[in-house]
Amino acid sequence: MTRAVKRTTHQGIREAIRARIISGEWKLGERIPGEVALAEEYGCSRTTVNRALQTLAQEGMVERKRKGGTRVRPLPTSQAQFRIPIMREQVESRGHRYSHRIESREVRVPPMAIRKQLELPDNDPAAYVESLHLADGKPFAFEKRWVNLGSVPAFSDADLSHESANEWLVRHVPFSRGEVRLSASAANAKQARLLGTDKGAPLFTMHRLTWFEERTITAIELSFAPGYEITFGV
Amino acid sequence: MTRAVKRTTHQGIREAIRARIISGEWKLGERIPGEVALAEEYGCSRTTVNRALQTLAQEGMVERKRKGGTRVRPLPTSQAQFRIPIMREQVESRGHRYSHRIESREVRVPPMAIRKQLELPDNDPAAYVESLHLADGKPFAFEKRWVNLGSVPAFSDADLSHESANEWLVRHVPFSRGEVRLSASAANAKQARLLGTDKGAPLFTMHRLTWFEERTITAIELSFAPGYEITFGV
DNA sequence: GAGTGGTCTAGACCACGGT
DNA sequence: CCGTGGTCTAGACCACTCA
Repeated sequence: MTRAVKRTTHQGIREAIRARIISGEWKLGERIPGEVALAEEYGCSRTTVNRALQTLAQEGMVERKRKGGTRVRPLPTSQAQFRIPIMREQVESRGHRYSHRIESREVRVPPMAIRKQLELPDNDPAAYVESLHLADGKPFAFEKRWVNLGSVPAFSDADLSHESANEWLVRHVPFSRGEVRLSASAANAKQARLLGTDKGAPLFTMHRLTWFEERTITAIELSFAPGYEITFGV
Repeated sequence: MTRAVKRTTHQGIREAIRARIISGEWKLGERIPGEVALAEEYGCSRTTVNRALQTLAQEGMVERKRKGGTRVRPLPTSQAQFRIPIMREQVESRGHRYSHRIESREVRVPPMAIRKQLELPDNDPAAYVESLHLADGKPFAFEKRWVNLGSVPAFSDADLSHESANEWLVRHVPFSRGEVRLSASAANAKQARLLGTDKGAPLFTMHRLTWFEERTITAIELSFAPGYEITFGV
């Protein structure tokens, strides 16, 4: 049984207002009463109403403008929190045993596209790691990773036998920001062999590029074994 | 030039604390000073510090527990706001002209998997629409949609000549929640023909299932033409 | 110019959860 | 138990933006 939320908490008021919007009492694009009016109606302080409305605005249910008041969004925008998948967590949360295996590791000059992404001076080498993420020993995802040694020189000596390249980097460069691209691509020969599928099979693919304070850190391509899905609520 | 944020606003304090975490002053998993201490340090009220920390918690940078205090997240969780793509917006924001075309429309009993998703009583028919989303007249995405007529009977008479099924539904059932799955799949013959690619080509695919107040509304499969990517910052 | 949201404050009480 | 975060309040001033 769900515990009812008190009427005069910011959560209670938020849900009450949400219900009134959903019920159609205030229609799409329509202006709803001001904070002062709502505070009086609900018998609470304006601060509390403000918090409720700010949350609804963040969720995309209403739009707020000074002087313009608060309006129901004309076209509701669905949005969701998307958590970047961490391999180990992902596998273990499904009740499987996680492991990973380095397929190859070297230092060399990356192809043009990667040099550009990593903003590498020409002919500067970078670390390259190919690895396989496994669930209960079965291939789960294939990872190609380039690491900018200009930004993270210590990566050359990283011991990747017990933690993945990602885990090592997270410990050494914890707060990086990044850009993510999701796409579908056809398995090449190597991917097909390592992921146990056929050449040309459709693979869900994620590219990531991360920075720490204006310096590029690493560029990753993750190809997931067939059947992989990302799921989230909206 | 970016306007500096005042030191005693919740934004300013949030960024100050973020900087101290990034700088390594407080390490991963470490407990940071309490709200009262920070309020004193920054010369503001506890309320303001509270708001700054709540925001950082929401972003996933810190974890907060009563009595336990506030800690830097042991493993930083990257997360992003992901906006559900609206076809028209998506196409028009790239400077193309959006159009769409109904390929087929009928009412019939859906296959088992869809009946289950839509929680349809056996043998109840549903509306089925196949349509193509175009950018500058070129195929962009192929949509297969089932609509639960038990929940939205008016859909039978919907005029889809000027708006897409999605746009019609958004106007009539604006505040639905949903579940999204992203995957990669191989183009079948029809998809290949309509999207102008080859059979077996990898297609980025999005499945959506939406509800309004415990009633299922619609189940959608969107297959994007090759080359399509979703991009977002983290 | 004036109305509306954005934010800060100081104080208060509550609820959770480690010790 | 009792320290910490969670929240509410009443009042105040500010900043944007519409008319």
